[in-house]
Amino acid sequence: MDYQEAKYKFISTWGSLGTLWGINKAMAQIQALLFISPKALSMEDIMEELKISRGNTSMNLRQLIDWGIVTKVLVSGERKEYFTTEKDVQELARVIAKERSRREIKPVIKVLNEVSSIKDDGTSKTKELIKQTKALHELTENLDSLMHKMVNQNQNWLTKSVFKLMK
Amino acid sequence: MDYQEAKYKFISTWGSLGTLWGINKAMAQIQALLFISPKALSMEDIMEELKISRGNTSMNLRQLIDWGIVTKVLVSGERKEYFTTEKDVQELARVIAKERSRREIKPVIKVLNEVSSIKDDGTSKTKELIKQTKALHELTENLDSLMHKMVNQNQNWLTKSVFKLMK
DNA sequence: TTAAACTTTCAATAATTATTGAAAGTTTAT
DNA sequence: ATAAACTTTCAATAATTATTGAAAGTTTAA
Repeated sequence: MDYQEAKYKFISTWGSLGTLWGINKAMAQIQALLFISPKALSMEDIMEELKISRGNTSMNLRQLIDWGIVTKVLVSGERKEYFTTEKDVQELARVIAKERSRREIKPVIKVLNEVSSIKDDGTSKTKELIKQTKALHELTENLDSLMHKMVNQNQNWLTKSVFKLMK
Repeated sequence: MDYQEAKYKFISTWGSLGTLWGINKAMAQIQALLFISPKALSMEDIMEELKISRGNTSMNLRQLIDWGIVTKVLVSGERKEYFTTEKDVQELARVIAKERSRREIKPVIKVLNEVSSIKDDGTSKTKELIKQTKALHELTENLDSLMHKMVNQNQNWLTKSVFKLMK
């Protein structure tokens, strides 16, 4: 496998994995491209590499910036904007975890809490609803806090987490 | 909030969260409905409650069965099939984690391994590709194994994991 | 100022994904 | 064997989501 093939394979695989962390294909592919690029890229560069339109590139870059994963860099003497992504995988994971929690998990926890707090009218269906959503609420909150704990430990959270859990 | 409203809210919230664990809306909603139902439901029941077609119900039920989350139950004296879902949230989380790992994470790990193993031709772009995909490979493998460790400990994996990580 | 160089916006369109419903298939009771 | 009761399949269609591209907007240099 040569460089071009490897690059293509990585970008498309990472792109389709986008769903796993809740972003769309183009967004994931732009991030992937920046991630393996030794230097910052311009919008032109990205459009060309990924064969996507200017509009698409612009919109998805903005989203990546909103996520805090991509930053603009100013190249002196150049008018156009250049972009880089966070290069440290652990920091990347940390940012993604934080954002997903904020955007998706936290709102769900809120709903589960509301739903599981309805008045028990004594019927079996109400009892079941309360019981099950309570359990789900607890689980979701625990997983969310576990994730935060792992990720906020320090630079070596993963190694430490693996180690602790093996004991 | 009364029972009906709570039920509706739970089903639609859980349904839209489907993306988070990689399944579609109808599938997640069927699972949600079964999850809060005190007794097994027939296809008819599900169609009616969720206002979806017979075909859709059938297909998504099958997928849920494939995932190992839903099972057919035979009600004696009844001809039609009834369905229930796994009611224990921790077991549910365990099944989902295992399936997502198998279906999505493992294949990605494989690709990352291949891509990061290309021959270093000395150019900076090849070096960067190798370095970054290697880091990602390591991270992904670690997260995957961490997840398995947590989930395979025992019934109380979550509590234990939270506890261990607090130390 | 002005105009060139660049970026953003957004309505139109394309691509993808989910859903329907009716025909075909299966099972069970008689 | 037959037919009623039920489930599955899948081509057609609908709904959703992503993408384009050109016009509008912005910034900078002279």
